[in-house]
Parts: sequence; structure tokens; C-alpha cells
Amino acid sequence: MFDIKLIRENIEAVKSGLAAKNVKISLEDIIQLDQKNRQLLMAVEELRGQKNTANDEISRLLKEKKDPKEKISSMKAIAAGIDHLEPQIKEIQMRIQDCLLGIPNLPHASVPVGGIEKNQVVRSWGEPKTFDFKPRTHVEIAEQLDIIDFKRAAKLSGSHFVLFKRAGALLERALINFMLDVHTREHGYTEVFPPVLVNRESMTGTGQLPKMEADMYRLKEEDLFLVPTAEVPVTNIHRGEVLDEEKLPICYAAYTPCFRREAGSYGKETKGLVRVHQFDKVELVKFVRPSDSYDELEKLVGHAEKIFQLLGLPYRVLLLASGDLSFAAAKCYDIEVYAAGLDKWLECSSCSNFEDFQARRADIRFKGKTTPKPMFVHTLNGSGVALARTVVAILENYQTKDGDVIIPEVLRPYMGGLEKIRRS
RNA sequence: GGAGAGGUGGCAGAGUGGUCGAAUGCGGCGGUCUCGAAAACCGUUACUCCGCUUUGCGGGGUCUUGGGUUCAAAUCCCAACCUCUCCGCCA
Repeated sequence: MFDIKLIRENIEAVKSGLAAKNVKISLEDIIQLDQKNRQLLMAVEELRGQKNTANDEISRLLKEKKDPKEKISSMKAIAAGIDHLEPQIKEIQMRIQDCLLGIPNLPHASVPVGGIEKNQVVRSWGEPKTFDFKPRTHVEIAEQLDIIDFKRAAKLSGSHFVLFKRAGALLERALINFMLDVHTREHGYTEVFPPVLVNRESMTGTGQLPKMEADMYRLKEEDLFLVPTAEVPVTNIHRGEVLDEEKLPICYAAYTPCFRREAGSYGKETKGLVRVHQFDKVELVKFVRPSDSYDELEKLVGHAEKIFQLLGLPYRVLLLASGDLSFAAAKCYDIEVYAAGLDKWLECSSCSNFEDFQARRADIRFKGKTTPKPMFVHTLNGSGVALARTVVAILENYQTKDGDVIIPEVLRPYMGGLEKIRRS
């Protein structure tokens, strides 16, 4: 969310940023509302001041045992004026708030301007794997090995749900533990295990609401939402708090399942694990000093990349162009992993700096030596990493001619020493 | 699900209608003392909005939130949310 002052004072910069993000929002309304708001505010504050003065006089008269009647009646008149203005102000402020909540974050200066075609591959690691046979897709592999049961998953919950079985279930569990271990032991993150149902305030704090309510699973009775990513509960851990500067950066790693309705996205990549309603993910979330946030973003991407390196999966890192940025992001790197069976690069991680956009919405500030006054932190998050698609890459890249799947070495200790998933 | 208690500053905790942004204690910060430290003592210590002649000044708001009563609300009434205790149910 924006500071209304920023819009007021830098309207041209905000406009060009929004244009780069390819968002068409008129700022004229909000500017007008803001002016009207301040005008009414001045009027009502003047009256309130009069009221306070009159109130003090009434107190004094009473103490002196004098008759306050005259003052009381004049105060009634003042109060009536206030009562007239207050609803108008409230109404205007609500409209301003609604406008502000609907404005996306602006791209950072280092972000290429343009649509998806302007995304830049900033580096890559490993070579897309080649085979001396036609590589199968993960769907074929998983069905042959009997480690994923899509049909029964559909019976249980509908299409685009997954039932892992046997070594498939074990692989999922192994990956979660492996990733958490790497991030907590080697990258210094603090492990948390948050609720996967969160309230409306939390969803608004990170920016999923109000814009993307249709994409979320919602419990009507309680008005709770299934988290689309651990970013939501973990970032909201510090909602409404003033953090001690010396504790920064605060870095959390969290595993949660993630739930997405994927409304309207059917038709693309409909088969298999690429787009599902529930998947597992380890998420990394950071709360940092504003001056550090872009360095922290680079580190964050590195931490996510490390997972793919350890798993031996070839990937490339994309710097997203302004038009491809999500609502809340100022800068974002996607990591795409090559999947040999589909012969596609799959987005398996997304690492973003939100600057103070989420912090402002969620009211997360810090103070300390460099800022005696509380200041908004910068928040970042990145998948470290998303499992369903990473499983696709593992199955497709580690398949053998016989239809077996070799387990990446780093996962073997997590799988009771299993080296290969075989047909049984 | 039933019954009760309660939500006040970083924390603890007073405050039952006007003099309360709020006693007191702890913590934090600055100082005195000291070679240094501890202790003791002194001082200081919330956030936010608006305006202006903008390192300052003036004013408004904030005691969970939202309504209401009143000339006047931290204080009274109603509702919501949250927390705690007991009972029931339960992995």
C-alpha cells in the first residue's frame, strides 16, 4: 500500500511506475478525495479544539461552583457541527483506503520495463539434460511406478489434486525435511510452522486481498482463508509490531501446504503436477532494514538456487520485467527448472522484494539506533522451494531408460538410503 | 458447545464521568559517582494525523475495535473480536 503523501507529492513518478506495471488506475479520484479529506479535517479539528476549550471552561466553572449553563449550550452547538462533519470524513477516508489498497506496488529502477518478453535470464546453472531415449513425462513415470494416483485424488477431492503413494509420498516428505535443514542449518533461517488458515487481516496485510479473493479458498462460516503460500502467515507474524532494529534481519523458513483455486486457469498444463490446487512448499521470509533489502534479495535467490544445485537440477534465473511483476512486488526473480519429459522450464521459485509495501499494509516497523522513530521494514520472500514442480523435475530428469528414477544423493539420507525408485 | 473473568504505554499494573496521554514499578536512554563496572541517586522515555513562518511551533486523534448515552467517556450502555479459567467434547 502507498503512503497517500507519496502520491500527493510524487504523482508523476507513481503514474509512470503504474504504467510500467501495465496497470490502469486513475489517480485523479484519490487526489481529489485526499484534498477534500484534508479540507474537512481542518474544519472538524478547529471545532474540536473549540469544544475542548469550552469543556475546560465548564470544568472550571463547576469547580468554582458557578453556573455553566451558557457554556453548555454553546458546546452543544459546536458538537452539532462536529456531528455533521464526522460522517463525511469517515466516508471519504474509507474511499481513500479502498483506493490505496487497490494500487499495486511500483517496480524498482533496476527492473526492465515491459511485458513478459522483457524478462531477462540473468544466469543459468547446469545444462538441460539429454537422453538416449525419449524421456517420459512425470505423469507417465509416476503412474508406472505407482507413486502418484491422480485418479483416486480426483475421487477424493476433484481434479488437480494429488495423492502421493509409497516412494512418492516418501520423496515429498524427504524434500520438505531436506529443504528445511539446508535453510535452517546452512542459511541461518529460523524455522516456524504456522497455521494454514488465516484471517482476512492477514490476507490483506500481504496483499492477496482485496484483489485476489477469487483465487483463495475461503471458509465461509469463520471467514478464514486457506493460505496460498506460507508468505501470508509468516509475514503476518509481525503484523502491528515495532521490531527492535538489532534483531534485523529476521529470517524465517516455513513449510506449509499451499492452496490455490487457480480460478480461470484451466486449459493450460492441465495434466499432472504442474498446476494443482494443493502443493507443498518451503517458504523463506525476511524482515530487513530498508537499506539492506536489495542485498538481501540477492542472498535470498542464492538460497533458493542452492536447493536446485544440491538436487542437481538445471535451472535459470529470470529477472521479471515490470509488467510481469505480482501485485505487491517491486522486484522479483523467478527460478525456472528444466523438466526433460515436458521439455519445459518450470517456475519452481519466485523471490521478491516488496520493499515497504506489505509492511505498510501490515504495519510492521522497526526502531533502533539509526531510527529513533519507528520506520517501516522491508519484507521479502521466496520459495525455497515449491515442491510439486520440483518433483516433476526430479522425476523427469532422473529417469532411466527402464522407467526407474534415481534419487538425488542429498535426498537418500532422508529416504532410508533409497537410491532408486523401481517398478515393483 | 455451556458458565465466568478480563482486554490500559516495550512489559507489569493503578485509574468508576470533567483537573487523564494516563499514577507507580520494571525495562530503555542520558547523566552524577567510579580507573572501570555494579549499586545508589537525578533526569528522560508512546504513536499518529493536519496546519504553519517546518532542525521549531500550534492543533486534532488514539486506553482492543465499532456503535450509543452525555455539555463532557479509559471510566456508563450495546455489539464484535481476542485472551484467560472452569465444565463438556475431542486428535
